[in-house]
Amino acid sequence: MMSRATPETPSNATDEPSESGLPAFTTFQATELETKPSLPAQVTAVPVPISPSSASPSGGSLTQLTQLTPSPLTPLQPALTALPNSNFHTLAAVNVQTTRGYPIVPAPIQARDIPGMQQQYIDERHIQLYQPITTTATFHHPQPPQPHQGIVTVLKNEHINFDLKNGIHHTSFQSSPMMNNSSFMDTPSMTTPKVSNKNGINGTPSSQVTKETRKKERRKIRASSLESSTESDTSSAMDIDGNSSGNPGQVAAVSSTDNFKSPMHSSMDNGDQTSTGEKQKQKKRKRCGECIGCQKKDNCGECAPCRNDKSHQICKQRRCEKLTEKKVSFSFYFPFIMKMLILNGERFSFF
DNA sequence: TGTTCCGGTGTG
DNA sequence: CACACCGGAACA
Ligand SMILES: [Zn+2]
Ligand SMILES: [Zn+2]
Repeated sequence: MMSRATPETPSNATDEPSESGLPAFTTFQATELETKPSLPAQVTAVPVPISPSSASPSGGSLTQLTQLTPSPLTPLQPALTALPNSNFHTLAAVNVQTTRGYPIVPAPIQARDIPGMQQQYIDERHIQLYQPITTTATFHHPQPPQPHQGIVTVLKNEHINFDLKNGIHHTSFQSSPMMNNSSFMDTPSMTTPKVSNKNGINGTPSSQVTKETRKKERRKIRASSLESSTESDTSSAMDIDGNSSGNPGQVAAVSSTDNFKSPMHSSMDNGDQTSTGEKQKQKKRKRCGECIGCQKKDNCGECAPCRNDKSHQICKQRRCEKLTEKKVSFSFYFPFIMKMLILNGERFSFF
């Protein structure tokens, strides 16, 4: 039982991220973005993906929020990399009010989930994408001629795709059934079996077996469908090369936040770190490396996961707090966005 | 190959 | 609804 639990991890698993990761944070926190002529939106974009208002120069207030990370990203624009730290919530709130023009995204959420979200944001630093997507421009100045244009300003289509996709898809089966958008999941196969199972048949072992089998099959099916739909999926920016793991197996406790590069960049301007063919899309979040759980090096040996050697779960005590947070993604904002759109419906002709 | 993230499911 | 658990899959 403990064989697996063995704390060997200490060395690599829970390496101190402080060294590699912390500095970066500190650095950018201090940094303040001032209104960028060309990319004002970006700054704001991070915390509030949808704020078109970013354009509003009025905001001395928002400015503070934005922090940039010049690290790996192309030095092109400092503004490009804005990291939402714990601070950003403030900004969000301020923003909305100040920018009264487009109170796009409600800040409340952010404030709460800041920790968890920060990853998300970073991960989905479509930031760049967001802006364009946001069609901020569109909001301000309706450009009837080419609706498409406004939206597609994005650097990469892919990204946009996922974003939307994710949002919708998550929304659809996770939280709100608001729209009937998702067609991909509706396969009858899954719905039907579920019901039947519950209802009944519980008795003969054979039936049970069958049941399980079906279960598994269902899962598989679902998984496959998800995959296909997700395919390009997260364009998380986490970077892998940074982790220093000595132990095979255990996941290095490196925060995704530490060194991330925008996926776009990697694919666009450089091919160095990863071979061209290989994308560094990450499907799994990484441990933050800073929380209590991450800093524990040994398995407690008493929790369920520790006891159950079949378990694929990490020791409860070592569980990263950040990972505990639900992934927040575009989907989260989707409803809000929709609302906004509706509210501002007049301006959107494409709807 | 081991570790464990993560989505789905089961249960109270 | 929240939590516990299972097990597939990502990642090293
Ligand atoms: Zn444990
Ligand atoms: Zn952690």
